[in-house]
Amino acid sequence: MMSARPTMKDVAALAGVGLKTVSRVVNNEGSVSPDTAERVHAAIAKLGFRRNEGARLLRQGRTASIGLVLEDVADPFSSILTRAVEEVARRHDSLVFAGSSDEDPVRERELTLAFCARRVDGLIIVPAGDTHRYLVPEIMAGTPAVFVDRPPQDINADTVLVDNEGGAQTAVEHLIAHGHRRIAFLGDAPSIFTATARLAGYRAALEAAGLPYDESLTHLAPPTAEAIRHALARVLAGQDPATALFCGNNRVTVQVLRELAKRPERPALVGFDDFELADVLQPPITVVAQDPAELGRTAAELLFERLGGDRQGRAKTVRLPTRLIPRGSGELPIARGNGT
Amino acid sequence: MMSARPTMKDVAALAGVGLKTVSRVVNNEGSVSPDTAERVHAAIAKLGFRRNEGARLLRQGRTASIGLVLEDVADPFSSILTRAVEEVARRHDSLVFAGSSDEDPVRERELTLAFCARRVDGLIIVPAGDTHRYLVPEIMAGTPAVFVDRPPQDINADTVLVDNEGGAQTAVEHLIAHGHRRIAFLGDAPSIFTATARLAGYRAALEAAGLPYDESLTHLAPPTAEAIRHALARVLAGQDPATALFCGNNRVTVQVLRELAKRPERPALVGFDDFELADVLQPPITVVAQDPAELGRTAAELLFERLGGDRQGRAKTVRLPTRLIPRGSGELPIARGNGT
DNA sequence: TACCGTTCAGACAACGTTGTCATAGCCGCC
DNA sequence: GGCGGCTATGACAACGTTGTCTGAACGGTA
Repeated sequence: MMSARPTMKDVAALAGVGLKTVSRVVNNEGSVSPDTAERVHAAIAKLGFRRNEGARLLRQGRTASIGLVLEDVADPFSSILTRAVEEVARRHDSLVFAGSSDEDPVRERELTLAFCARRVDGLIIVPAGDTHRYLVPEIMAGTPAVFVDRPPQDINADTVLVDNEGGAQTAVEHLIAHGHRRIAFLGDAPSIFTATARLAGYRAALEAAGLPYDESLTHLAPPTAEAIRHALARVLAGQDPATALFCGNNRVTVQVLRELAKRPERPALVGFDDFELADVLQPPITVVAQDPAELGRTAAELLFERLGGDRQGRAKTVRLPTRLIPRGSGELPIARGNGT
Repeated sequence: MMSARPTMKDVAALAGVGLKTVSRVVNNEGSVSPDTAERVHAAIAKLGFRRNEGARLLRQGRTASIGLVLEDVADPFSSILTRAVEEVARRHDSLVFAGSSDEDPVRERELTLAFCARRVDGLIIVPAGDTHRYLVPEIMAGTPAVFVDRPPQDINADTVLVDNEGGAQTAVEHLIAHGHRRIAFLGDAPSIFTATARLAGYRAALEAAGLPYDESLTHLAPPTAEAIRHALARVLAGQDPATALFCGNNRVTVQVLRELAKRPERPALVGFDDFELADVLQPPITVVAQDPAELGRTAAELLFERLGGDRQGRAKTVRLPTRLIPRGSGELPIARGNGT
């Protein structure tokens, strides 16, 4: 029994009614007599008919789906964000296409345009690229885009950001308040917007406390095990080593903890981004938490607002706050005689 | 400039050619003279034309997309699996619709049927429901499904599982080899396939070692903080407390570690599922690792194999191995005088 | 010149749905 | 009885593509 998928035509034939009547029943349009509707329902059930959304949406000009371009679907930050977007989309009867750019501008562009070719109703993008001019025709054509976590380049669009400077500043101030004067900043690659924004917050905190900015205490690079090992060796060694570390994101923090486990020093540490098990480690890790779910939710709501209402209004930028969660690692005093 | 989206017709008009010629150029069908093609390309570029995949796919009967139903997109297990699926899909020029069932059969069904209504080419499902008969018409209609991590109920379909029994048995044997005789099993809700499969492995290991199965040392329930707290209090107390714990999954392990941090006992511990930072904890956590990426990859490849070839062949079941990673927590000897 | 094959191009139907319009039947009212 | 208005229904075009078919123009060959 290799039955092909039944269409409305098949249903109509079986029920002995016109095609349009089936459509009316399926869409609950009313103005169908009860017993006709009954016959149609029976035929639908018998054939296992399910309306072809593709055809419907072609006719209607919208697809009830949105595209989500992330750095890496598997990353906790991204997956929590995805979940929140999905939630909002569901409330609007939309599905979500998600894809990973891997921080590669070319891939970001490909993915985004693939979504546009599928005529998604809108886009949510965690941008990796250095230009988004390629989106101009799409936006003009009526596919709004909302940027998350990082601002778009070269174009104007709704954006949801985190207060990176403020959060970083809070983190560093916290360390300063616990007596630290030599605080290292270990961040991600400087090409990443949040990395440099957090560096700025770090510097602002130092400056506000009258502490010098020592470039030898900063490290901005992709957080590979090796890069972090070298960076740690550098900032924890020498005449006047760092007594505290500020880690620029999740993945940096994790690598740092991994390396730190192999070393004798126990510097104070504050990380940007919360992560699972931060509370279980010894000592528990103090973090400046952002709320990826809130980021996703806000972005999705902004998008559906655009879709529902004025599509040409001025672009909005929302900046979400961060929250310091003291757990222990950031409250460690200066440890003397730790090093070699 | 509120330009609507250009269609092939617009391109054809601008280039002064027929509609079909544009189609030919876009699809690289050949048999278009070079300078006509040139004119068409120019028109395409000028208008910013992008082919409407929805229309194309309606015509062709396939959608170049697959549906992925997970427990929770935000869970690391799911997100790593998603990523692997995405990777394979990309190689087949497909996009991935992903959605979370939240372990709710109704939601699983809704989501799956929503994907079917979109006429995804195939489905990959981490099932939550207790029956999948609702899928029969869809599969008959030519939408193959592959089940992951748990087998389907009531129907026959390709399935990718992990060797849960074997993995659990290995974990418990490892604890036994380190001298433990009182080993507790803390698992997820018994309605979850993997939970009972792992319980079976736990029992098999006990039996093989000639140890009695003591029901008071097992706990199967959703791993809320409270449930785990109570369970731990129970198995670690009394005359003959557990000296070792076997945790049935990731989330159980994490909750257990969280509770354990508040208690004096330091039982040996092996977890099913690896997780980030397991190596950084004190002591580092011994686990039986499964490979979610491999699960996803295998499932996706199975699906595309079906899509490409014989859609009616016998359902295959693949069972992936697990790997014991000793890190410390599973090698702890029996600790005496720990408890109250 | 007549014929054939090849190359390029367009007209037209089809995919499965929905929007627009027309029509048939019926009721009630002047 | 004629008319307006209502309800239930279906015919038909349209959404934006692609597959099929047909035809025009051209070159080569007998």
